[in-house]
Amino acid sequence: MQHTQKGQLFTEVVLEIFKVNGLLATEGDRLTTEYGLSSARWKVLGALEMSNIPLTVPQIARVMGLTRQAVQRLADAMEKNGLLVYQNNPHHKRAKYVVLTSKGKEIYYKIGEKQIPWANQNSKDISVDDFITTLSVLRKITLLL
Amino acid sequence: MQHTQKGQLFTEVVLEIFKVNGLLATEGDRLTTEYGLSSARWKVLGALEMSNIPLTVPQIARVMGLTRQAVQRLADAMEKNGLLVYQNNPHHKRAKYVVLTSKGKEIYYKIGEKQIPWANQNSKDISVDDFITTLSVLRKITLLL
DNA sequence: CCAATAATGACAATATATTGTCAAATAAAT
DNA sequence: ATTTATTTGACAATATATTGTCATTATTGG
Repeated sequence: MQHTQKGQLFTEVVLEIFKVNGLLATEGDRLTTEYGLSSARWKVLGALEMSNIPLTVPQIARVMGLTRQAVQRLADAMEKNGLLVYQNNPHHKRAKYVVLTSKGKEIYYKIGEKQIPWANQNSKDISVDDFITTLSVLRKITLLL
Repeated sequence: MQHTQKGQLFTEVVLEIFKVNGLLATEGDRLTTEYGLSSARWKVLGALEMSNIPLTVPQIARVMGLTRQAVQRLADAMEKNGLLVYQNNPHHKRAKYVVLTSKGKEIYYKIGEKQIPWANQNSKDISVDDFITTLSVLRKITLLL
């Protein structure tokens, strides 16, 4: 069996995603290490900060594309560091709400002060249309998996 | 400081890459587990199979966007499994060539028999142009990092 | 309501990947 | 040529993430 043209392009996109993921994680570590964080933990902060409603560990995992166990481990570590707390969830005895502390919010804000200029700078040579197309393709792929 | 429009889109693309990376790795594990492999080890096979010239461990790492230590670990494990061998490199006493064995090639071929129809199927609802745009954006991001 | 199914937290084992260090080999600079 | 810087392999420590299992809680179907 042979790749179709689109199958070939899909595969190339997949390989490039693998590659850029590693490079971005390293860059994220670099942006966050000053505050004792990492890419992984920073993404948890982001998921909580972005959400309008309080989230449980499995809900964060679904947003991030990780397993609930991976997020549980990160969240437990971040609770120890005082970045978040578990709050009673009236709708569920076991699945507590994960809530940012003021320390968690403050650190997320400070990382933003480094991440925002980084993102603004790195996006300069790519057009809005190309970003929108890329986002749409990545989201279509997400839905397939 | 605020995100520019493109900075905001860039950040959304980055988050979607993180998410789809995890989902794709899981899918890659599913495709390869039948042959005792994983996404990570399959990618090493692919890097070797795709290259015209023999590669060393650090060269594979650069292609994959990983550290040389990560690839060294994978390659050592795969050597034990008989998927590849280290060959003397006349140009370098320490950095040996990593070469696929016939077993390694055979398994790569068999995984292709599952991956190719999977890629062909999953790429159906995305246009060639959109794939090309996405690939170009991902490669531009790679070059920034 | 009740039985079957799914989701969740806790825990453990394993795989993946980065960071750091050191000595040896290579490449670059002068 | 000789010094200097970089690359590489080996090894260890740590962080990240998946898979698997079990008991408990929630949800769904009847």
